[in-house]
Amino acid sequence: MLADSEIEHLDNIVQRKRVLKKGEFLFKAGDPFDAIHAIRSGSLKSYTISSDGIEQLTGFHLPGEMVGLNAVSTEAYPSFAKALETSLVCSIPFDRLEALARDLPALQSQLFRVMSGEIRDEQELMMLLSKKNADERFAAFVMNLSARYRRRGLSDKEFFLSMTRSDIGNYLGLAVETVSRLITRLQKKELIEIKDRYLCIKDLHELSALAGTSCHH
Amino acid sequence: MLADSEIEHLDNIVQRKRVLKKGEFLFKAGDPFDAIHAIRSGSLKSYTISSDGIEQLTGFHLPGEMVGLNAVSTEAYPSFAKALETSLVCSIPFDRLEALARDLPALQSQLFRVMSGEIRDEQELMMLLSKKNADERFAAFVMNLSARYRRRGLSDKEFFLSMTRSDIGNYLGLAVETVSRLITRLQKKELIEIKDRYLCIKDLHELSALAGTSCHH
DNA sequence: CGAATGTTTGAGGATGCTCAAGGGATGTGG
DNA sequence: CCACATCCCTTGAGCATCCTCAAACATTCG
Repeated sequence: MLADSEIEHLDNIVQRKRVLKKGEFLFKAGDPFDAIHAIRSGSLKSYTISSDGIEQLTGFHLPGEMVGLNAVSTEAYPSFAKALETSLVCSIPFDRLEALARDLPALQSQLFRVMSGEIRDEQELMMLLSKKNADERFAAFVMNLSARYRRRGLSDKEFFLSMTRSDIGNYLGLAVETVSRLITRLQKKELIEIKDRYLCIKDLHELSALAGTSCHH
Repeated sequence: MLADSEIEHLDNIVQRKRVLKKGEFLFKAGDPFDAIHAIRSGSLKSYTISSDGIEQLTGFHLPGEMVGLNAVSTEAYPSFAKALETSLVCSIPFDRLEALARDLPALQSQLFRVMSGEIRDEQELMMLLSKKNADERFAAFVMNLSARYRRRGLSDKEFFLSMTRSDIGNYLGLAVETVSRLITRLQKKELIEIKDRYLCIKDLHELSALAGTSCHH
């Protein structure tokens, strides 16, 4: 945690708050890397474009989270970041953040921790992708969102899915049709309820069990 | 890159060089996190144990690479690190590294870059797992090792696979049998040649094309 | 209101897993 | 040094999961 005086320093270097409308880019792959970004409200997706021109989703970003940490060692952003809905974003020039981190041990420490945490989260996702079947993946995806909303003090049982079914499928390595069928099935089992894009978790315990690593049968 | 004087500082805080024999642990999940580690020679694997007791591989570590970066924000290591062969490892107490980074801007910067790079590498792996079929995964795996050896000035066309087929399958989300069949097939196509665990890339160009993101047919 | 985009459902098929078995390599204790 | 156990690798046959293709409906937006 940062002290008030430190947060004040941070506020000073926040370049600007920017509003992105749905579909607008925070940055594109190839844009020169200059800043990392904190989501204040709304949500974004990160993706790359493969050599055959297909969108490859790498992550969703919710309020309170950072975008651009994967670009620190590069000249240019390696991915696109696009708003899934109207979103408010704060950008922080990285060179200034780095300089400030030298003077504020707590900030340096915090940055290391945030980056380390991102590494860990991705390892978890990798296991999800390499070990779990479709149902488990989707359950884990929902539980992951739930936990992230809870961490920010928002409801962990009811929230809005700002991404399309197609985005979810792309992210989880599943076909859109499979995602749609999963949702139907989990609703029939009364684990969740989805009306349009509002998701309500009916049985958090059961869903968590499904998401938890389990054997293949 | 660090200046000589900076490297000297670093050398001073390297706790010790440790030799690990095949099968020995560098650390176990749950061990208190105190240091990150640099591989001097040999190789290690990282893995977690899922709730049902199954080993879940998260990465391989080659000479010149760092282990433990995913633990910076935690009290304890979240994974196991086990030597795949006799290996030499340098451990660096993290609190001292952090302190030193405050005084050596280049070191701080380097740490940010290494961590950011790890985030990026994992995103690439995620895409591999969610988008590619078995052949593409294995080709990408071999190309990845090849590039990492090249970066360290070692041969990128011939190297030793210190991990078992089972480890590879676990890592790539494939059954051992599938890995074995893949190897047989790629040898018949004369893209690679494997004698025991010595791998020789016969057609780097073709293998690279196979590894590169391509459509599902 | 039409066009584009997103969602759902069905039918058939391919990829990769499971199960099964055999051979080879490595290591340990007698 | 051999016998035995264990681990690793390979190959085959059958099958399940999830993808592809196809079509219809819903929703959003200009």
